[in-house]
Amino acid sequence: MEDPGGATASRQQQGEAEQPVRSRWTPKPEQILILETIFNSGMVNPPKDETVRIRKLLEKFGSVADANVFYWFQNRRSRSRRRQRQVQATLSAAEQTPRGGSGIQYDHTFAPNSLSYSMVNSGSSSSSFGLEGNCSHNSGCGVGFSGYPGLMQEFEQNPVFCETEAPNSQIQSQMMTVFMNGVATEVGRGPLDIKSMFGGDFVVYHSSGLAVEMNEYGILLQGLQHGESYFLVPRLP
Amino acid sequence: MEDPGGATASRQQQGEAEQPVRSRWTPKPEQILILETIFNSGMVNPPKDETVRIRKLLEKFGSVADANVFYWFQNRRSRSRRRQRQVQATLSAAEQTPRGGSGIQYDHTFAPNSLSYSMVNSGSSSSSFGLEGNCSHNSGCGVGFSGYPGLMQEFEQNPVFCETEAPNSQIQSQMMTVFMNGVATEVGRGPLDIKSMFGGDFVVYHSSGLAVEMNEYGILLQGLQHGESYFLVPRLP
DNA sequence: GAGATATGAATGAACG
DNA sequence: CGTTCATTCATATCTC
Repeated sequence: MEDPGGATASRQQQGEAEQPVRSRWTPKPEQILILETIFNSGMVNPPKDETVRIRKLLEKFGSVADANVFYWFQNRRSRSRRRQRQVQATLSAAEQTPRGGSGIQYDHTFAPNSLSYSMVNSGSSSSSFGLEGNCSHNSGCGVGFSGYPGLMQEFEQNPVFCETEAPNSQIQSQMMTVFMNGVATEVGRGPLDIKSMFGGDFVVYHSSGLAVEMNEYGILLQGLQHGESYFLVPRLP
Repeated sequence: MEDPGGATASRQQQGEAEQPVRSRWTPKPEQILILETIFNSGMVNPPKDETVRIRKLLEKFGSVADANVFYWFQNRRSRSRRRQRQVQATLSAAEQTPRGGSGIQYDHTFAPNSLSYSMVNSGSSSSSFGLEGNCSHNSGCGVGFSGYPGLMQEFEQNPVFCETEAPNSQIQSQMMTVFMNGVATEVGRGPLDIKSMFGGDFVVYHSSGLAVEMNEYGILLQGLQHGESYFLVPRLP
């Protein structure tokens, strides 16, 4: 699947006045959450039929086309990959220059994921939208959230990411305490090898419900936040 | 023939300030026009020798490699086919939900072709580039535009596509007036079966010189624009 | 409201 | 040929 038509088709039926101008799809915070959750649950490249399923899901929160979903995943994959490369490069460069003058560049876009901002700004009206059960008002229904772990969670707490971003851009190697599934755990700052630490493939969620981005080797590249609560959820097979 | 070498080889020797290095070929508007015209004239999969011919044509407007031409046609075919499928799917889905809430998705990318934007932006300097006759300044000449109907046209008028896009995303079924080869003609909005209407295989050109995309059944999927002028040109045998 | 950033869309290149 | 990746274009959004 590559360049599905109907990309810019979705007309904004925003709650606001329809601008006559054609514009691109602007996903709602709820839609982004769903997409992020699916992506972080391991389905990074949904096949066509799954894309349709996802689109139908998203349509509960606003007009979307299959193509939008396709592009979203394509861009998400691409940019995630690029970020990882960038991190690796940065880390490598860091070794080359153990403690240079101008220091290492820490890209602020490496926040847990790009959702946090939207979540904060999204009007919290009708938060905790009751996902799951009620698809009573849809003909071609049957599109529950089943199959996407994490989608049933509530997301009412304020995300603590981003704004409390690492105050220092240097790579620190001290230890800090976080709560993993409720258990206080000492972890080092910086990239964490979740796969090795817990012996398996897991998705790491912050207590806000937002997944922490992880690379293909099961490593959390931007690390965790001291004192925060995280949850390990087995990754889809 | 699949992975012709020397694809990224063509370095731009643009007439303008040379950008540092651009890895991939960026076809000039004139080149796109030529390619689109050839494609829409029915030659959607040129054999190797024809590809070479085309490349020589394009080289009048900038550095190109055979591979670029090959890839262009391959992508063009692929994406054209995909768009058609998507349109069909959308139309089918529309029948399932005659008048739902969120309405049907109409893709603006189905404008006559993706050139319109480039054409507008392309400096009109030396427009109506004298195609055809003068191959006086080329050694391995003999590559006229003969054989590609529509390539001799002038293309100085402003394209009226895109910006005057269908203001409403719904499929309308009223009639409208267009000029076909100078003759005022009433046609319905929406897909037009050119083959049936005119009893033969034709390529439909907008007066700007841009061909209107047509599927393999001779149907214009995105319809025409009220009041505009179009020309029917017999398709290559 | 201009510049910087984030991200949806498009497309050349390439893979399987 | 269908699919995927890398890069680029265009625009929505945020920031100051």
